Amino acid sequence: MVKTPYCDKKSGLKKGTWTPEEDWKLIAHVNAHGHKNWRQLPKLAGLARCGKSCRLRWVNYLRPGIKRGNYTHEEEETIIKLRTSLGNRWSVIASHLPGRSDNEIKNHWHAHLKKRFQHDEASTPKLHLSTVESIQENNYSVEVDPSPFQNSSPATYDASPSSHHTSMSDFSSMITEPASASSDGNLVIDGFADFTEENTDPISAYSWEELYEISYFSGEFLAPFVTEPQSFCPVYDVWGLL
DNA sequence: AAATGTCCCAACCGCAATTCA
DNA sequence: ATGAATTGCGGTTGGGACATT
Repeated sequence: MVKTPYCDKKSGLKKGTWTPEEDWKLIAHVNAHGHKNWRQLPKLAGLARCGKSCRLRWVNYLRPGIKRGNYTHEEEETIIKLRTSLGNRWSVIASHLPGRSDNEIKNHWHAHLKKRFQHDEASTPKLHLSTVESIQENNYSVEVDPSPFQNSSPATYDASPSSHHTSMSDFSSMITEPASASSDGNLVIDGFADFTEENTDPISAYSWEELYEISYFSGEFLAPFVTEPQSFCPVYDVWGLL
């Protein structure tokens, strides 16, 4: 069977990091029309991206309720347990961690948890997995039992975010550019024209609450879709905790 | 201060599964 | 029933940020 490529490499579509303008276009379109057809979406939304790229961006970073960084101990233990039980079925694992995407969990596993898991395995000849073993393939309801890992010494559990760019506390310092304070105290971005290749700070660098206050969000651009921040801000709840 | 190495995240790619006509 | 179109998944990689020399 010959398939039409989901992403046509010869079409000259943009690749690489998403700009705030692209994010906003995608959010506005999905909020207004949903995402019934990812293939058609970029065209309808005015994005020079392939549908696959749009879907990935939405699922991993822009959809409502998504959480970023700062994994709790419980979340990490759940990932380790489920991965031991299910293997690299990241989408299934992600389904047990509300707000986490499979991609982010996969990255977190390779960056942090794999080492810790290997260390635990080395220090504990036979991992106690009674809870995990009780998980049935057709019933992913999981009761998280932290007991098998409670013996992990604090020294082996690295709860501190090792990467600055995903640390929530750091985002507040990242909003200084390109946003700036206007005379009335609101954050202002001069215009989409400013979001060039040289100025591609991802939208995740901003607080959604702050973005809502940016003139574009309260103006005509998203006015038809936005009534209050919580109605569409993907990580609003997280930012609200700051 | 500059060069080099390492880490880690965002995004891409290929392919399998599913849906649709 | 068939094949095209679309979606979803997991592996992989490019490149920026940070650490080390």
